[in-house]
Amino acid sequence: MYSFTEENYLKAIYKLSDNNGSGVSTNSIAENIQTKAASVTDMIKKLSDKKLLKYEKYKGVNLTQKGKDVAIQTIRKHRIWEVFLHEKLKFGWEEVHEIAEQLEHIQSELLINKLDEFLGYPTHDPHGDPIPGENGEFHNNAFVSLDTVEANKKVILSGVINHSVPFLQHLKKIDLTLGQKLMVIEINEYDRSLKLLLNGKIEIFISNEVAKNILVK
Amino acid sequence: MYSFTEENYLKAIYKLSDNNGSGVSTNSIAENIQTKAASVTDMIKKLSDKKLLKYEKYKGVNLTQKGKDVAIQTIRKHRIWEVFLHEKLKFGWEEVHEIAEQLEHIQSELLINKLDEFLGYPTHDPHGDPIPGENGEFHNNAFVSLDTVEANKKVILSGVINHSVPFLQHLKKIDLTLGQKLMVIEINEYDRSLKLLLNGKIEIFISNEVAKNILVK
DNA sequence: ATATAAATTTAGATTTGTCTAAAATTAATA
DNA sequence: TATTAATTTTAGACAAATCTAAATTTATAT
Repeated sequence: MYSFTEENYLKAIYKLSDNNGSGVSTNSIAENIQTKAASVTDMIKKLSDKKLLKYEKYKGVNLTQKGKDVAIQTIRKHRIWEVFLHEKLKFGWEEVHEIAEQLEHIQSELLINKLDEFLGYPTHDPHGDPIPGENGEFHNNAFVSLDTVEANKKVILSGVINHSVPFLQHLKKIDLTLGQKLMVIEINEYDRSLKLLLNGKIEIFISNEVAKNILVK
Repeated sequence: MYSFTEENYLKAIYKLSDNNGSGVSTNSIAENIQTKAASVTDMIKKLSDKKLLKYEKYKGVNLTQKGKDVAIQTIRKHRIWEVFLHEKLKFGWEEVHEIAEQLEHIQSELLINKLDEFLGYPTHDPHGDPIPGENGEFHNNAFVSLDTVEANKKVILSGVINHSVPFLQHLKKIDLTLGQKLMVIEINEYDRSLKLLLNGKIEIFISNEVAKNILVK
């Protein structure tokens, strides 16, 4: 239906949309998608012709409902594939994104729905991001970042804000993976670094920078 | 490494190679790949430049070892994905080919090897075609077509020659699927149609045309 | 408010893969 | 063998997606 490239543009624009009314800028799309502004302008015109977004020269773009639908379905496919790669094929959470970038473009409604069923209808991907339903509905997370959690409260690591490979590798190395039970047992006033207790057993220290990028519930 | 299209050409040429020395013709490739002869000539030149095949004007083409390797790896990926779709996602054997045509182009050695492991290193796809190993080795089948089997000999349905969707649907409808135990209990001299016994219980009739396209061991 | 900077768009070119129509080559046939 | 038929290749064009460089518009700053 839509090309590989079109889907990537729509996904990028969807993610860059703050819903604050203002259009997504050409440059931000170019940066996100690793291409040049001139290429973005060309593609925007094409997507506008196809009624996937609204475009006013020099004013940026906004997805139409149709455009949002395509973006959300692509995100759904991406995240379901990530679950498969992680749960079934035992890829690390830092490895799944790249492969899912390819798999998300496989065209078959039936395939993704059968895969979803096979995986037991997962609600979140290996980074804690919610998986939209077949009709595009997002059940929102209500996770909080670890740096806002008070001391001595038991929480579960439920997601990350920073999705970069080095960050994910780091967390994995210090046993901070999705589902990990933990408690903040000390907050250093000076730099807001934290001492954590994992599984009620092991103590580790993390910087505020790391804590800010961890989501818990 | 190689594009979607390049892989499809190499796969087509590989399948059209009879190993009788003569080159694969432009027209046969065009027909196989659903394109025009002129397009084939263009692509052939490109693949020749990349040392994936040997090309002499008006004489057809032959894959180099490098070209064969790419073709075989693509076939390997295709067939492993077919097993996944059939075994894990419960797609019918008539449905798996089309989706595997897309999945076979996903680029990741690790992915296919992990998928292979996840599936328990299958040796055949859902149509009974052998799955080449990681190093491209083919263990050959030694299946025979059902129309050559003598009466009262127990055999197992192990593959098909005709891979068309209608044929596969027909077989499925009359309970002839991979692994089915059967015995030829009557061969009609007139039209060489057969009476079969399935699982030692049910009797069915099939035409010689159908029997010729079924492989057993 | 005007000059400069930043962002965006246009114009023209390129790459990949495709096509049609015409030319060239090979094969088939009388 | 000469002629027709079939196959294959070339030439030129096209669509998708990209790029560079130049032109235009919007934003920023003195």
